[in-house]
Amino acid sequence: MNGDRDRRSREVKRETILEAALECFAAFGFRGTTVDMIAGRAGMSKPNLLYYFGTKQKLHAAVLERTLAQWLEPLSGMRADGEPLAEIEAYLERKIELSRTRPEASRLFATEIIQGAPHIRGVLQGHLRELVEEKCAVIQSWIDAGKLAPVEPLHLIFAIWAMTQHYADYEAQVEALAGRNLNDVAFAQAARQTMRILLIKGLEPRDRASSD
Amino acid sequence: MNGDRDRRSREVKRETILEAALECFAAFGFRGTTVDMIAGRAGMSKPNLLYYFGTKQKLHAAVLERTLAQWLEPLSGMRADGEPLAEIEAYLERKIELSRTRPEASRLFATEIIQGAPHIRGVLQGHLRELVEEKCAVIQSWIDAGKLAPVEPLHLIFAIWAMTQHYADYEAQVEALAGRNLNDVAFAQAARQTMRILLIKGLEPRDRASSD
Amino acid sequence: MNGDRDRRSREVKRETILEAALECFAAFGFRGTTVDMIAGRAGMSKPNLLYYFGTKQKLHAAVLERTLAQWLEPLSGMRADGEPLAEIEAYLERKIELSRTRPEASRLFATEIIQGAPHIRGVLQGHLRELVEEKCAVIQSWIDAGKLAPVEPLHLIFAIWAMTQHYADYEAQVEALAGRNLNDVAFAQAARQTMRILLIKGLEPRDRASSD
Amino acid sequence: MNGDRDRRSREVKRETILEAALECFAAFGFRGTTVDMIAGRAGMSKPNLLYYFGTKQKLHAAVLERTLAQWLEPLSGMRADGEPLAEIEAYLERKIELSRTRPEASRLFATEIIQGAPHIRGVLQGHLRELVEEKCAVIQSWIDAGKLAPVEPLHLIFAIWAMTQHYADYEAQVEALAGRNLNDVAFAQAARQTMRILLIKGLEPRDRASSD
DNA sequence: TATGAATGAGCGTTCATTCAT
DNA sequence: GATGAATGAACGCTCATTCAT
Repeated sequence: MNGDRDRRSREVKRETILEAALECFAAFGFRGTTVDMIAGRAGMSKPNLLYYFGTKQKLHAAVLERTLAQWLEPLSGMRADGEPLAEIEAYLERKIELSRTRPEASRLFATEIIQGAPHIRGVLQGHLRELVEEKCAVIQSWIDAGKLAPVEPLHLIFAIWAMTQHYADYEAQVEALAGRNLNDVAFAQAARQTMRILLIKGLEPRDRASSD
Repeated sequence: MNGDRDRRSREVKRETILEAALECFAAFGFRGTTVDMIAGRAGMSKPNLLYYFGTKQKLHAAVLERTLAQWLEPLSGMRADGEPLAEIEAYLERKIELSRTRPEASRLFATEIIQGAPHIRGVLQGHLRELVEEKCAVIQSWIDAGKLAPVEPLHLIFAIWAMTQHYADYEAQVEALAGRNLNDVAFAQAARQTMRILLIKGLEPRDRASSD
Repeated sequence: MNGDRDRRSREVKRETILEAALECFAAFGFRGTTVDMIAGRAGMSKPNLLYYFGTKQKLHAAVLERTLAQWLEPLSGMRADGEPLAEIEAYLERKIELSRTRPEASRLFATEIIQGAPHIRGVLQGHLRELVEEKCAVIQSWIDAGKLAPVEPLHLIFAIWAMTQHYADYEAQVEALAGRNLNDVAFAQAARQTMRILLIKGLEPRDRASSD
Repeated sequence: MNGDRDRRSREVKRETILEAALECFAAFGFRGTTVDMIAGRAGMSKPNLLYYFGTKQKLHAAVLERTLAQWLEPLSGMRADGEPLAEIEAYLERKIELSRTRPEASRLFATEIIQGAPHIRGVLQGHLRELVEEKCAVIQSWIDAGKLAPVEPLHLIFAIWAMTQHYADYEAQVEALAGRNLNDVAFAQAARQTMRILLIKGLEPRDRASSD
């Protein structure tokens, strides 16, 4: 019983730290973040935090790893047997939603990749690459079947990533230029609608437009 | 003559420093960059570098200011009296080209904005906002004239920024996934082509499609 | 119990630092003193010292504040209802004693004031000035009552300060010229005797001299 | 002719530097003064200044040496064959005048001596000590002749130094407390008068007072 | 002589990490 | 587990001094 409580308390504490660390690393990068900053946000002392994760490096690695799963999920969900445009639209929706609810996750990877991806190169060249290649094949099959305009699948994925993550990564600029918050419903709706038009209309196969 | 040589040498040195600083600030942000790092890259000692720019802050400001002009140029060039889709395509080309030739410029602002834009908030809310509002009005007039699909101009601009800057900001990821360099001609051509389809096809007005 | 020991140890350490800092600031002033110097004298590392006082500035302020009380005490003790010459003599004694036992305190303020009093200007124009004005009024009342020679009270105070503090501030010179240490009893006695003659005999009212 | 002009110009420049250096060293001490500070005040570049004096240390030594002569002059002028009280009063006047016209000289030595006189220990134990011993003998002879109250000559000299130099060394405090500038004529007059009363009245031999 | 340019040493301060309790 | 205390290694910056011209 006691062991259970201890184990659970330990896990809760680790979660608290990871969440605080994510916010800091996403906002200030690895070097720009101090352990004190995270400890303060997590409501504990610096040595205590390090007791749980050993070093700042290891904490950073843990944050990256933990966030990675959330990160890959939307793409994993794209099904080969679905209706192409509907699948893409659904993927777009999932990415938009993730950018809205977990912008720090997006910023965390943005920061990491801008710096040359020193900590996740392996993932990029391994797991992610496999996943992306798999989905590119799916998209290519859709194109070959005449159900999508003939774009390069990899660049299509990049475009979806770029447009959706932009609202998370460039949040400060978006809000400065729009004069509103990303959670403003009308604003978010306009963003979603614009992305949908570009993607769905842009991807419609020519003959389908005339055949409709 | 001598004075000339001195002045030129001074200017060359300042350029060297600014270029080295751009690369560092782009990758690691203000806090993550050390003066030593820049000095090493520029091939000089730390105090010597500070002899030219006074403080790290001032150097950072100089880099931002210098890069800002390049940064705004492509959008500034969009003409209200041009043919809408051609103007947008030309703008897209300029952005793509800039991302390829000056990816650090893109990353510099990416890093800065991800961190909350602490040093350029003024620019975002001032000069940039005015420019963007002006161009949004232009795009809106095109839409109102039935020459573009009814998207929200601001979000259209975001989409163009996002897609083009993605290749600069996420270069490490793009290369890891594509297995090629951004300067690979075929690769760049496929990227350009995909963006063009999404944008141009996505923006074509419905009636035009039928009237063609 | 443990908390008590900790608290005491912390206080002891702060005292050690303050004492070391007093000696350094007294000799070299704020700019002339390095944190390393103080840390070395206090037997600890530079960051550890700053752990207790935050910054050099704050440490300096703490030293000044702590010393100020000792500094003002002798003058504060001069009573309006006492016998004038006896009060002045007693004040003289207190100042002499302080100069002998806490010469660094005197030197601390000497250094600070010589440099233009940048850190204690407020005290000089506030608390100290009030105290001095109050005591000047007392002395003036004694003069008006014919109990002291008609000197300017403010300058009388300056004279007492000057003569007594001289032995602390110019200690190196005094010892070089006298060939003895300030704690040499006969030497200190001669100093005291000379100051007493100048002050007490110099301040005796004329009529009292003739009435004797 | 040209050589003459050069030599003179060189001398003028050295004087300019020495004067600027005196002001700085007096105000901020050796460590608190920067070569840039002096160069700026002297209207020349840092390397040029060092061309004339080699190092900051040597410049400091030169300033001390140059100022020493002015410094000893007043005491040197006290004549054994004069009327005792008149000689002392004249000495007092010379010291007062010097403190008023060259307060930096006083502060320069004050700073040096407070720090333990590291640069002028030799002078204190040599030339100055001889001079002081000579004058102490003169004062003692006056006392032995019954022409002065029986004070200790060395301490009398200290008292005179202390009172007069106080107005130079503690100028910032004096002005803060008096609310006036040292050059205010009435204020200077009151200072002088108070010092005269303490010294002259304090030193008058007892029997003289009754014989008057 | 005179000065821009350059630098090693050092300064006050921060920070990730370790130690002791 | 948890935390005050401690520190070596850096960091941004200053400064006396030197170099090149």
